[in-house]
Parts: sequence; structure tokens; C-alpha cells
Amino acid sequence: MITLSEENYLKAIYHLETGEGRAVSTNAIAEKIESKASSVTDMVKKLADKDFVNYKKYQGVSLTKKGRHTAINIIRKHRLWEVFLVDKLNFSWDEVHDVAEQLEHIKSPKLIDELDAFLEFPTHDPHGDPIPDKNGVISKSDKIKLSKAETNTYCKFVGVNDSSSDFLKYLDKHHIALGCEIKVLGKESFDESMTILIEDKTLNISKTVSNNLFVKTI
Amino acid sequence: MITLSEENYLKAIYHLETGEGRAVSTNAIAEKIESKASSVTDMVKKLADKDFVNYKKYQGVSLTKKGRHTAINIIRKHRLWEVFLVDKLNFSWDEVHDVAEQLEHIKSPKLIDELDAFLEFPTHDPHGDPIPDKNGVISKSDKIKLSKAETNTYCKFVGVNDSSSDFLKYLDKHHIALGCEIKVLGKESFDESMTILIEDKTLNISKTVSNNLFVKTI
DNA sequence: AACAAAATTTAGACAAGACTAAAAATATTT
DNA sequence: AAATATTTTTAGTCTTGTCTAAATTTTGTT
Repeated sequence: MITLSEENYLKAIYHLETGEGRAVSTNAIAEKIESKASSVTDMVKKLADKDFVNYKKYQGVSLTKKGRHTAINIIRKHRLWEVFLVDKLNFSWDEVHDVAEQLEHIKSPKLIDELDAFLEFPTHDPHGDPIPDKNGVISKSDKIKLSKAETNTYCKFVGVNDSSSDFLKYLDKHHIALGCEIKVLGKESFDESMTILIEDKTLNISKTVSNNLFVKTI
Repeated sequence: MITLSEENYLKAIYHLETGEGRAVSTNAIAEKIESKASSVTDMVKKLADKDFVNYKKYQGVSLTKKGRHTAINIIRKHRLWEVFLVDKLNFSWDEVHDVAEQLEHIKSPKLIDELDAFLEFPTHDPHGDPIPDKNGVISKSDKIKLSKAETNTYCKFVGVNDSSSDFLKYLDKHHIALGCEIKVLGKESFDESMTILIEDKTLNISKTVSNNLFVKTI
């Protein structure tokens, strides 16, 4: 049996591991999980005992196959619940995270598969992140950061990097919604801000914003 | 903030309190929650500190207004989730309990009201139990135990007393479903078994069964 | 009313998960 | 390569929720 706390650690380690190539540091986990490094050391030992992670003192942590599988399953649940909340219960994309953090820990062999079917097997959550399938396979995507797109190219907005409520509300305010078409009109070299055409309006966005929008060129 | 454990205690106390008229005993709570009396004493003190229950040493426990309100809200969540599982996710009525026990603890101001609306404001759960409304009001019903029904009366099956998986499967096997019409054909005085007509078939049921079926006379 | 039985509470212990402060190992700088 | 800074681990403590065993109160019986 896996505890709620253990699940949260695995999820954090998974996200850190896929960001960075190498073994995840104690400090990085502590920051992500908003705890202290000493607490992480304790928990990581427990996870290693249960064969969820590989751990050598002072050398960082990596997920085992079992650990990765478990983490992906939690992420699958999280994202499916997000789709449910938005599609069926009128939540907006900036409201779903905290509730999904709770729902992702519900344990039922049947529940998630039925939910998946009920939602008609969605492939992406409301923020554009891919939903792992039953076997833990995650579809790769050729999305890039908008900040990397060339001037005068057309692209489609397919996901966010930062899914904080504040950022999502900023996007709503400017009518930037998943699926929108964007034309890159130009970039300023001094502050790396960018001018884009979206929904027939020109808009100037900061580097921070363009770095947190994923697009596909079309 | 209320913990998961505290919520489970409140729910247990609520169910025991509405069964019996008087204050709930430590032992009764321990049995319901499958723990030990000493653990109950500890927890009950904490609940009293937080003004969820009234408690005097050796004198049993009763819910305060705040405690009852909290308990009813948990029961509302439990029953709404049960409806969701049965109506939308193809769970059968004997499969929902364990999952609903987990889902009832999800905290979100918005989630339950939206779920309620999504389910079109159901009044009863899949076992025939009433769903408290937003304000904690529970519809009273004139249901009686089938064992109390007179010979030769007609009635409608509206709820179960025992909602254990085994009992529910027994009912499924004999095609006894919520809403069925039942005619009481006779009772044996020596073992209090009962012969009924249901779905055009006669069936002999034990006292245990007739005691766990709620009906309304029609 | 006194005694036995049952129920309840207290005292002390334990596991999980977190923390602080101090020690140890690794990284970085000069 | 030594000195310093940073990171990580250890040691010891705390809280929550549970337990067992012993003590206490209440209840039931003669």
C-alpha cells in the first residue's frame, strides 16, 4: 500500500526528472513539495526500501520502473479529473488544479477507466498536457515554446508551461485560449518581448509569457 | 481545518445518534469505526475542543449543531458521489461504497454543488437513502421495514437498511430492484420468514431480509 | 447496599511524517 | 590543494492517530 505522502513525492520526482536529465537532488524535491531537505531524505529512504526509487547517499534520486509507472498513473488520474471538472462541471482551467490534486489520490481499480470512457478518452487536459494511457504511454508532441517561434510564422496555441491560476487568468483576459491561431509579428531584442496577432488583434507579450506558451507551427 | 479521521468520527457518531435516541457510547463508536475505545476517547476530546461534539466523561457523546452540519455535509457528498458512480460510470449498487468513502472527503466549495447540478439534483442515492440538500435538510420519508408490512398489502421497495455488498448481490440475484412492487402473501410465525410476490414470482425471504428492506405501502 | 461485571478513561508506547540544529560530505573558489 | 560555501544527512523532537494494559467509573445483580 502506498500513502498519500509517498504519492506526492513520486509525482514531484517524476516532474523534476523529466525536466532535468540527471538524478534529482534532495533540495529540488524539498522546494517542489514545500518541505525541508531533511524530510525529503527520510522519505526517499522509505521510497527506496519500497523499490520506488534508486537512492545513494549524497547522489540524488531517480525513479525505478515501478516508481515511474506509479507516478505516471497519478498524473493520468490528475489530468482525467481536470478534464471532468472543466468539461462536465463548469470549472474554468484556472480552478481545477487544487481539486485535481485531491482527486488524483482516489484509489479504485474501476473508477479511472470508467471515467476515461465517460469522457470519451481525452488525449489532453485543459492546459494542453497529454494524458497518459492505461499503460502509461504518453504521446510525444512537437510543441515548442512560442518564444522560439520565428517572426512571420503562423502557429497554434496548444499548451501552457506555467499553469498557475494567475497566468491562466491573464490568458483569459486577453482571450488567449487553447487552439487559437497566432501569428508572430516581431520580437524586440532588448527585452525579448514579442508582438503577436491573435484573434485579429495585435498584442505585445513579455518574454515570461512567450516562454510559458506552447505552440505548434502550422 | 478538519482532518480525514475527524470526519470519519463525525459520520459514525451521526449514524449512531440517529439510530439511537440518547448519547452515543464510546464502545459503539469504536465498533463502528473498527478501532479501540481508548482511541475513541482521545478523538472525542479533540472533537469536543473543536466544538463538534458535546462530551462529558463517562456520559457519552452527542453532536453539536456544528458537528451535525458537518456530518450531514459528508453524507451529502457520499451519496451524491454514489449516484455519479452508478448513473454515469456504470458501477453497480454493491460496488460504490468503498469509492464513495474516499470521495466524500474531497474538499471543494464548488465541486459538490456542480456535481449535484450535473446529476440533476437527485433526491436519493442508489440504495434509496435520501440526499441532504445544500442546507443539510434531509427529506423525511414514510418508509417502513418490509417485516412490518401486513399480509395482503401491496408496497413498493424504496430502500435498503443493510447496504453490504453481499446483501445487495442477494437482491440482484432475485431481481429485487429499487422501485419494484411487492405483495405480502404471508408470514410464518415460527421463524418470521415471509412469502412475497415480486415481479410475478413468489419468493420466500427470511426475517433478516425483510428487516433490511424498506418499503412504502401503496 | 455491597460486590461483580462491563464500560470508559488514563498512562505510556509506537509509527508516520514533518521539523530544527548540528554534523558530514560534496562543490566551488581562491 | 586548501579554504570556504553549499548540499545532504543525522540526531533528536513534535504532532496525529493509533494501540495495550492498568486504573477508574458506572451499571447490574444478588
